[in-house]
Amino acid sequence: MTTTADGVGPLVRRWRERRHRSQLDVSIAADVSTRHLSFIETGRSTPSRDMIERLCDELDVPLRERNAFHLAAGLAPPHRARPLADLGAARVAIDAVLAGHGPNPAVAVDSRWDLLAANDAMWRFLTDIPAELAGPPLNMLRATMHPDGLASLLQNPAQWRAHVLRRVRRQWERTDDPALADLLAELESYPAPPPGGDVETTGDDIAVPMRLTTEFGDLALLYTVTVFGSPRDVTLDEIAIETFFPADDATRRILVAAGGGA
Amino acid sequence: MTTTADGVGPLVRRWRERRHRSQLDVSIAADVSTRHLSFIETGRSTPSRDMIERLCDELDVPLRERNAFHLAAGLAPPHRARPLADLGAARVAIDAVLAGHGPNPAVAVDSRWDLLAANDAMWRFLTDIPAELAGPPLNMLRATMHPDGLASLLQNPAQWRAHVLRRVRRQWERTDDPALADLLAELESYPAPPPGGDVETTGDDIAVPMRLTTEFGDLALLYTVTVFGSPRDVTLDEIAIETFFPADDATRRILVAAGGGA
DNA sequence: GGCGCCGATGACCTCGGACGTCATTGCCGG
DNA sequence: CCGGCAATGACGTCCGAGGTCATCGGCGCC
Repeated sequence: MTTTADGVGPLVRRWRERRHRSQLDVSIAADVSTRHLSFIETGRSTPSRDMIERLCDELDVPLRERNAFHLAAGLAPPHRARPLADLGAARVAIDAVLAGHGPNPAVAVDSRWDLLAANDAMWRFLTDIPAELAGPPLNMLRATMHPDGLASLLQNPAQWRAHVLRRVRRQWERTDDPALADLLAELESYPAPPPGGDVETTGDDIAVPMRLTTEFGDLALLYTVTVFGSPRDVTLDEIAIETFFPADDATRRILVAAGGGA
Repeated sequence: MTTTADGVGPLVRRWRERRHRSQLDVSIAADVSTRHLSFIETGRSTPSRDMIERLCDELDVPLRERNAFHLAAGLAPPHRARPLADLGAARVAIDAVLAGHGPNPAVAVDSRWDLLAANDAMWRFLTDIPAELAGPPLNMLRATMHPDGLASLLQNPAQWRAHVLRRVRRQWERTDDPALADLLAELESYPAPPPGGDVETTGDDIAVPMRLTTEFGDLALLYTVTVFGSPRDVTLDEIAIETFFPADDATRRILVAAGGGA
């Protein structure tokens, strides 16, 4: 049901046996009845948080491993204070990653899509942004959706708009951030593009096509947003990396050429 | 963590008010006493799993948000085990993103670091993996840490090992996945490299240096793991993208050359 | 001011589950 | 056959989720 296959019982048993202790022994030391210990190990009873800690103390279970006990017992892990990497230290890494994205444009944004950093390739696009949109902070969504921004260069504005609005709305629902409510209202107030045939519905919001007319030529890009971390274990949950990948070889060549010329 | 610091009460209240419902209204619909709803919202009482689900149902809380409710109530998040296989819809997007990573090697892995997809640049490295490590599934961590795998080519094996073990351990603590426990034990059983002076402690695990001796020359890479989604809103939480960025121009040139030659 | 709606709260009840005590049973190695 | 060990049945305690009924104070509205 809620947790992994076997519950907390086998976990307790494993550690007890690893310590070569009998149920009687442990139960006396941890001030538990042998019966209850037996029930816990066989899964007929689920230990409370307090009981888990007492048993783990007695069995010398290292702190890091205790999370598994709580999870297996259906309880939220208590040692949850994992310090998020602080922005200062991450700054170097982020710049390196942005630079590493090579000739592909990439930016780092915060949870409101305000720009934190961008690589050279991206700056080539951003210099065209009119001053009133350039911030700081420069808001990536405003920059791409405002009529004076990149919106006029978009060949699939309807799709872009739909995707951006959906994304902001979800973020707002989740964070309840009033700043996002304002941003959402503002973005919605922009003139909606005619719902042209540009809606290549991809369904998933993982990679969104972005076709752009630029001084370098027409670009077919793929826009993605990612955050640092493994599945279910986000390391830095305040910064996202937005990357524009080339979707075809022509675009790739253009980006490489533009990058080489800089 | 993604939830707010205060308990589940404010969460319930926020969603109820967002839906413009009164306590009386919701309590009738969810078959709860108004008193108890009030207690829950003010934090004087903690809702059970069942109660959380009933309230979330009534308030139309999207599935992905409900984990926050459980966590805030001190309960382990219910593993809504999504079948890994059905990444079909995302498959196209993932392949496109991997290809877009250009001459930089990149792979998609699941939460156990089993390989799901890789781009051409990555395959050039993976073809050297001996058959017994090549799976399927090909486990990226095993492939890089096994003595017969890439480990022998690493110039900073100690740092790599430390990082990988830390990462797996954290993932395991978080998911309590027995497969990860096995993987962890296996990886730890590999001979530890001498703790040479290769430990460029970066502290954060955002971007890890990886220096590699290959047939193409010595590579200075930067290894990062990301998942799709905005800050605090991970869209695909079972798949991670691992990318190896060039950390210097020499490496960049080598990768471009190797990519062009293919 | 009065009237409703809404939310908070006190008194009191039920019920299920964590956990206790006592006693019994069955397994296994010496 | 015996002693250590684990499982379990019967029965009790305690606590917290959650219910019912009633009350009260704040607030918008006629």
